[in-house]
Amino acid sequence: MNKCTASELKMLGDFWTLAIIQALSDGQKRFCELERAVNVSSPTTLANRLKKLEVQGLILKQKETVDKLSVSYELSPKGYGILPVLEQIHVFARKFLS
Amino acid sequence: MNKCTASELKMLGDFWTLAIIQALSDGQKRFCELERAVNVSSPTTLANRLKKLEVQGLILKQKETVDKLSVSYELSPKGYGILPVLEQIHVFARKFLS
DNA sequence: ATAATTACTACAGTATGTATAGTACTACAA
DNA sequence: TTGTAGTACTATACATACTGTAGTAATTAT
Repeated sequence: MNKCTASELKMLGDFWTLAIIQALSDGQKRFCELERAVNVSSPTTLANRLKKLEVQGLILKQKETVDKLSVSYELSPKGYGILPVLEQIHVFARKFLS
Repeated sequence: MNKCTASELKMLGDFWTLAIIQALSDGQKRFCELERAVNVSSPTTLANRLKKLEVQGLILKQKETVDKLSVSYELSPKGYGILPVLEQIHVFARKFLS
């Protein structure tokens, strides 16, 4: 089997990364929408993780011009690339965790 | 897209879980072999994680009768089920992280 | 004008992970 | 049989990350 490096596993093997990417899989969301979708325990964690994901290039942050208050987050092409991983996790879950 | 639950993501979205499962993908290993293979920062973490993986039913612990000192860890069928997830992570890494 | 919503930040407390050291046992050699 | 090395951990202190609550500044709705 081809092995993944530690840094690859650290990027993908991370609950918050997967949860946020999954929440954004059906389109862009705002901060408070993500809070509800991911059922986050504190906004601190969500804010930190969104920053990290942006730096990693997995999500894009957009201040909208129409509604000045609104900040939206959406998947980058790289972020979309993680969806097959989530799909495989779902396959595993259906097979072994149901 | 079919969504994964939080507990499913918590089980699979975990660096140590993925790293240990990957290390065991080519056969059983002993504690000290895993320490080297996973390049673990402390034996405390490895010991804790092996216990957790055993409880989750992802790995099997075996005290060998021949060599009394040796304790081996190997993947359970459920543990093998995670390999396709690792495969997808590798696909992602090759596409977006190279 | 007031209340509600949004997108956060601050802070204290808790949980988890890291690093180093040490223990108990076995194996093998001198 | 004494010493040396390896195995499989545990103990402990410290650092980092997460949690929960509260609060702020800027809109937007009533």
